[in-house]
Amino acid sequence: MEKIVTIRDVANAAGVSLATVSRVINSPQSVRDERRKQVEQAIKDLGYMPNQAARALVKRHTETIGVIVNNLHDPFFHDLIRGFETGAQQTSYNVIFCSVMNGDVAVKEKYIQYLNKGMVDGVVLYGSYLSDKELTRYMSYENAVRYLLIENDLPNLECNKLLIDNVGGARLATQYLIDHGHTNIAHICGNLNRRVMIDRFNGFVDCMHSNGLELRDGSVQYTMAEYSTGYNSMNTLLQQKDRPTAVFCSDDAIASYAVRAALNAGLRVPEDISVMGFDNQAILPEKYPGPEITSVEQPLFQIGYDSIRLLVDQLCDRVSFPIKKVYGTRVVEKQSVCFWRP
Amino acid sequence: MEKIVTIRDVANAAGVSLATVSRVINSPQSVRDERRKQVEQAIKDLGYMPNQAARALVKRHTETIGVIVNNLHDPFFHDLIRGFETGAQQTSYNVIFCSVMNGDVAVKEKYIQYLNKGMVDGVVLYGSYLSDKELTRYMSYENAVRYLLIENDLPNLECNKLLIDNVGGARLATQYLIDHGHTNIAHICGNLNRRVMIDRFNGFVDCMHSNGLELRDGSVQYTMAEYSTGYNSMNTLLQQKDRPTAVFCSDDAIASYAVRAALNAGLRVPEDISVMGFDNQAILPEKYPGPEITSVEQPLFQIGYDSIRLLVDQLCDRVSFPIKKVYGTRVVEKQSVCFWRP
DNA sequence: CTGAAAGCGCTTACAG
DNA sequence: CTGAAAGCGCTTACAG
Repeated sequence: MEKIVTIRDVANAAGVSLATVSRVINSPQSVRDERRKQVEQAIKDLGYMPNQAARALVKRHTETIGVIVNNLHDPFFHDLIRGFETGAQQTSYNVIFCSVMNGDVAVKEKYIQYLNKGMVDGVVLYGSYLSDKELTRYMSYENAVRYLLIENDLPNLECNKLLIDNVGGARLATQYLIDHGHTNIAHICGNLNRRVMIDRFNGFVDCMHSNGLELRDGSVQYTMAEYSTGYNSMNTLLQQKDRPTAVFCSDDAIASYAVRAALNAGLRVPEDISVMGFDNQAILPEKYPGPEITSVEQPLFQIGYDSIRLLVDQLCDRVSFPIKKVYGTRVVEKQSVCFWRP
Repeated sequence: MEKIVTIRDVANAAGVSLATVSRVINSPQSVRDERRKQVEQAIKDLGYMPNQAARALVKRHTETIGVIVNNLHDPFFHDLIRGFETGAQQTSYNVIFCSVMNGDVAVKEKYIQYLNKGMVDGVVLYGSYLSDKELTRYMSYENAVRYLLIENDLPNLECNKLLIDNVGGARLATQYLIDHGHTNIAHICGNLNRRVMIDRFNGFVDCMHSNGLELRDGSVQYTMAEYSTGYNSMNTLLQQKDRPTAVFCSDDAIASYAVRAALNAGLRVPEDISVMGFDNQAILPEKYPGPEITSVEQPLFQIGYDSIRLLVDQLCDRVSFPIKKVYGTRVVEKQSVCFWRP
């Protein structure tokens, strides 16, 4: 009952050879009109569709790109995904998305293995988890499939990379706080196993120092995997004798929890304490009750869009060397930071 | 330079036949220990990974499920996608997502064709666009790949379907308004080419009638593709002589625009006019400025989760007939509806 | 312009 | 337990 119609059935129905059927599908102009029409009719009558697996096997490419992302449902990805989709819309390549819940390396590897052999011609991988280092053996230019890494600058890896200037962005944020009269500034740093977090930390420190500001004891707090621990970090900061007047957080999700903590401690944000984030994320976790968070924006839409375009260009051989591109950031002023008036 | 290592290379390196290599991959216990280890070593040394396309071609299945959705970036899908991901996490099947921007039928068909032949064993398709009817020829039980439709009850199609009770949900919403003392209730209805919208309309009318309430002239307004036209629909309602005291909207996105219109007209929501939505969508478009919208919740997470599980069950032959399941809804009380006091 | 044939990389009865 | 061989459905030189 599961009748699978193959190219052979079409050939028989149309009274031609397999080769001819294949030609009307792949280069119609090379088949004489009359025969072509016969074959097209047979294809329609039988509802024939070429088997992708067989095709991929002989053609050595599939005209599809895979995108791997940590949690597809994470609102953080909203603009990035819109970028991927828009890029996809403008090529004839198929784009398929794979979601790796919580970034589990084993699952990520499973998907890479799945995609890497015969399923796609290229993959874009988002994220800068340290654990991704395990996966670099798939990504070399020796491999038949082209990789493009977003937000991940693994050293010694010759691979396409789209990065944002996290150090610069963190400097921008810190300078913004300093320009608003703050000198006692703390930092809540995210998961130390993600390169971005380290970079933002460095940008913060760097900017403080170049402004001649010293970091006080305990003025850098760490959260690990869970951004909601930003809540505890903020509480720790608030209990300090000389509590900071401003806090720069690694990302908006952490910042949103820092604000909650301040609010719950009876402080006003930003009047009593300013909080700054990073990412300019449109959607914050769990009904965020505070003021809109002043943040640093990264061009996620553009990055998503470019990643598909660049990969397609490479696959079409219009570009044959690895690309590395660093995107700038900018401060987006909202309501969580104000001038410090002692 | 693009050395592709095949099963043959492994066989040579290990000094065994192709068949033996294949066996250590597919049924290791059937190969004697010593040989198995040789082969495993060779696989590791050469970094061999089986080609999925070749494998799919002979095995006739790929252990993967495709999910097709209209706009992956749409916050509406947040919970649904979380459900898919969670379901995926619990099976060994690969799950890949395809996004069809704006639901373009041609693109949707392209993806279905792509998936349908050789790429996946099953596909779940979300959405109740009338235009999807074109695609039913792929979905019959005669086809080798199993389909599961969410929110789409195409008649005469024997296919797995997961539906929500839109009629019942709309009745619930309308009754909720009536229970709050409203009698002059209007309805703003969404895109008439989506079945859900028609169903919600019917639930509204039905509930009004069974409460002995007559629909007034012009009390049903229509928006088409763009939910932002809910803004105009609301304005039309407000200009009526005997303007409604409550408005039930087909979905929250529309409701959010209706609220904007009321607010801009100088009315208070809900004191001057109550607005009710549908979907209980966590994230509203474009910085929604109004009160939280009282709505009807559908169990999207559960539906996403169940869809993957059910499809996997079918593919494992644990279930061999089409499934149809209807999910209930419930009213979620928020701030956009209050008692009517003339 | 068209067909016969080889081959893509794998799996799986079939013998042994 | 192991190998030789056929075959999955397609594409593409190679002849004609």
